[in-house]
Amino acid sequence: MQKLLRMTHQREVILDEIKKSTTHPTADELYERIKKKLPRISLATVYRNLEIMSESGLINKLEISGRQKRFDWDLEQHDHIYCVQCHRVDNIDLADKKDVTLPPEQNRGYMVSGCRVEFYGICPKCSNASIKKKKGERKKMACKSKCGSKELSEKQREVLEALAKCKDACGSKDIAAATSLEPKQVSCQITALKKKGLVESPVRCKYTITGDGKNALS
Amino acid sequence: MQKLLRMTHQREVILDEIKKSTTHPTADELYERIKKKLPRISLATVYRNLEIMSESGLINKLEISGRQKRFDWDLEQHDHIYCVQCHRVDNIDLADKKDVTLPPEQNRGYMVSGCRVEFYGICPKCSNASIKKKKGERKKMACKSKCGSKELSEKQREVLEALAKCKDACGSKDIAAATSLEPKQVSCQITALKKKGLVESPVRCKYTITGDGKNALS
DNA sequence: AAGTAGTTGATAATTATTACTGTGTCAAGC
DNA sequence: GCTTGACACAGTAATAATTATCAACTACTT
Ligand SMILES: [Mn+2]
Ligand SMILES: [Mn+2]
Ligand SMILES: [Zn+2]
Ligand SMILES: [Zn+2]
Repeated sequence: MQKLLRMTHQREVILDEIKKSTTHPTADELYERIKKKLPRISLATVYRNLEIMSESGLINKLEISGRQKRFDWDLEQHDHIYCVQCHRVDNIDLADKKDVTLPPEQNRGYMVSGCRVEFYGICPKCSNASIKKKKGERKKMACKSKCGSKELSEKQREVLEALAKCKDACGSKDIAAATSLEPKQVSCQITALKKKGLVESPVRCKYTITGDGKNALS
Repeated sequence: MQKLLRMTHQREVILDEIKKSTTHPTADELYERIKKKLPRISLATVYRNLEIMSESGLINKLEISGRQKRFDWDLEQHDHIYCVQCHRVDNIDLADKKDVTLPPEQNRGYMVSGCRVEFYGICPKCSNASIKKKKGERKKMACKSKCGSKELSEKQREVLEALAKCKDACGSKDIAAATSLEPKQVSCQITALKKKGLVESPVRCKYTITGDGKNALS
């Protein structure tokens, strides 16, 4: 009744791609890279195998801040630092990690099985970027105004222009990267543009500009 | 143009409920408790205000393992331990926390703004429970077999019986707690039961047994 | 060769959270 | 007292990441 794993070609490629990476990739980052080698692979296969491989100890699934799980080929005990802005994750080596132990009177009756240390801050790339981005001193309330009006808001135009430059459908993350907007704002703008018929969504979470959209820009 | 916060009744009740709690509740745990005082409050209001209040420093939003965000009224710097089985979170006090500093040559160019220490393990409640639960030594692969067949699988019967005992609609978490099954498996069983017409879902994510369901049990 | 258990791609479903919409409340300013 | 405008609300739709289901396929074991 023992469940034995087969090393399928898909699994091999996935494992290979993780081992090659230095960035603690997410499932969909891996999917994007793997698609180039196996164009017919399904995102579900990537998720499925990441789960299976981390359960059987071939790779490590990280518990880390942020919504998405990240994966690590390095099975040695080590800790991480992550960027609160772009969610990038890097390795760190804590010399005095063994000092971080829980005094027994503090353990609340838990059977302690481990400890994670996570530093956070702004990565070099983001701290450079933020210097030229600080114009405007944006109020936090994102995307309330103009969402319903007929004409394009500044942000909507920005998103639409970025979309016009893409050859194929792209996700809100790609657009966020191409503009100075945050993903949250981007998807909100896209919704508004979709309603106006200026963009459309060929598949879930991917968007393209429509003919009307191109006209609206000119 | 300064955004000023109003202390509405809803906000007061939410804040009150957090301050009363010792368990680092999630948004929907709070919602469930608050509904008893304000039956007409919307889940969106709870989320909105938790976000607003944590942004303005009235409460703390925790970055912690697990899918759901948790909230803490305690604004003092402290760390947490969490149960990998039931996701309970408790406070801990680390005597030598200040020793955990990142050597400057290790910071990878980050502007470090903080550090989180998180212990994990099995909480007392779960380690007691697991003693009597170990019969069967369950293989992990959850819910492959029997999902489509006409008769009830052992797990389906278990879930259905738990549902029969509930007066009102309840979520998969409640059922997981009442049975020896994991939430993942529960929701899978429920889907199968729904397909057979033995349970129904009056609202999203809440389930009740149907007449047919009761008959199937006897 | 046949049977069986593992695997895949496609797609639907789930979960936690956030956005939108129309309506409501309230404190100035007239 | 009436208007205005910002903040809030309930209800609901939409989003994003992940997980489940299913029919077809593939590799092993006998
Ligand atoms: Mn690492
Ligand atoms: Mn705490
Ligand atoms: Zn960064
Ligand atoms: Zn527990």
